[in-house]
Amino acid sequence: MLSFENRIKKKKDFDTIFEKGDIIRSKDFVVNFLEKEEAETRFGIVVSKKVSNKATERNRIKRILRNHLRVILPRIKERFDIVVIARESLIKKGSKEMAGSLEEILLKGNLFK
RNA sequence: CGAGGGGAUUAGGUAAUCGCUGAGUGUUUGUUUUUAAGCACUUAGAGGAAAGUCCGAACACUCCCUUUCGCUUUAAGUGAAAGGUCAAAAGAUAGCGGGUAACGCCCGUCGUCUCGUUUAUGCGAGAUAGAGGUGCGAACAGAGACGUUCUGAUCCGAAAGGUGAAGAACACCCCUUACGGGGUGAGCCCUCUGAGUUAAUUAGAGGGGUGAAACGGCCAAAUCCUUAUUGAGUGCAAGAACAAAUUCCGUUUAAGCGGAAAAAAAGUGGUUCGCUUGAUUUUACGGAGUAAUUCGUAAAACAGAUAAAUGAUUACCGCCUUUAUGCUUCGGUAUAUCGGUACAGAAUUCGGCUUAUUAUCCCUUCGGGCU
RNA sequence: GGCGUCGUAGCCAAGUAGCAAGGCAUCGGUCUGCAAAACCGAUAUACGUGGGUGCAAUUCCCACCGACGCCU
Repeated sequence: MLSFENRIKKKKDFDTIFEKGDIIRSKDFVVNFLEKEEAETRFGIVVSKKVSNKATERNRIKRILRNHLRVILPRIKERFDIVVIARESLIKKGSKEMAGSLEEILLKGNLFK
């Protein structure tokens, strides 16, 4: 779990990121991100019912992604809000595959230091 | 051995590292204090279905009605509190009795059903209150066609009869060429007695009318309806409190600042409460009851998030399974190895129902094999 | 989380206790030099799934499955 300051919580924040931020896509993820003034990097995770109808499966994906983001966090550039949206292909993947795919897309977005 | 149904219990374990949410203690910083934020330590942290949201209740608000009290005023209106006896509206439920906070749930009990037999896990108010409906096409009489007749089609037969949910009141006997007529019984209704919980119902006895088109079968789970019972609706995103924004006022060129006038505006973003210990659950002993259930005593247990905690990684063990090898009393067993280890995630809280599903045991039905 | 609505052929869509309309699409024909349009004709595993009531269910009742909407 990410600590308190590193989460995006308000619907408003999500909306502004979707509206003004940049977007990158891969097979497994869609990532929206936006540069801002506060120093803390913040993450939001979205797993919709399109991915799976079962709450357990959606929660599993969210927990694994949270854990990987927590590990990656120190290497990410500061002053960014990042929203990670899961796509349907993730449902079949294990934890390690997800981690690889996640690193790949963040690299593509040039978000590492 | 295989498949199905019912019941009971169970829902993998240990260690290490990195994290999350709640509670408690300590400490640091800010603050007059309350307290807020950070850090450290301790401790707690999903289910039998948490699911579907199909019923029921608690709780909250709204409406209706009743009673009491107050105000204006004598005709009513209005406010508050308590309650759901009565009324309206809208549904819901349905053999009978019991359990429960309540239920459409549970227990007991009665009746009853499929080609036949046996049965429950299935079914259950009223068709003798009434309207209405009741099978391709056409027609006559008729109050009325599901029924009669005709015709074609996808009924058989000369008829009796069969078939069919229903063929026009069931069975037997007598008279008659036939139409038809008579008798006895069953069925239906009423009364009494025994059994049963003063029950549903059932056994027996007695009596009554009924021989029919002015009639009869089926349908209330197609529809209206009748009887009995039950106030209705919305749901914790209910609802309550505090309150940036905004509106208004003052000052001011404006920005901005201050205020809500003695008291008293509004309520969006948001914060707090509601919120988790309660008709609670489990165990033991004793009492009541056929049982569901219930009473008493003792002990133990119990998550509270809000873009939403209960996780990730690694190692080992357990269980199931594939393959190989060794041993074997041929039932198995040991080692290595591939794979698997279900269904599924609290969101106001409980009681049910339904559906999904792992392992073990017990009972039972059906099918096959052997003795 | 709570509440509600709807599933009929490849698509749209009516209907209701008694043989399930219609349109688009598809196929064939007429017309044309060829097409389009128009006209004529034809085809089908169509009532989401499973139980129940009933002589008979797409329709009534119950349970599942799927799609969509509202409350912030």
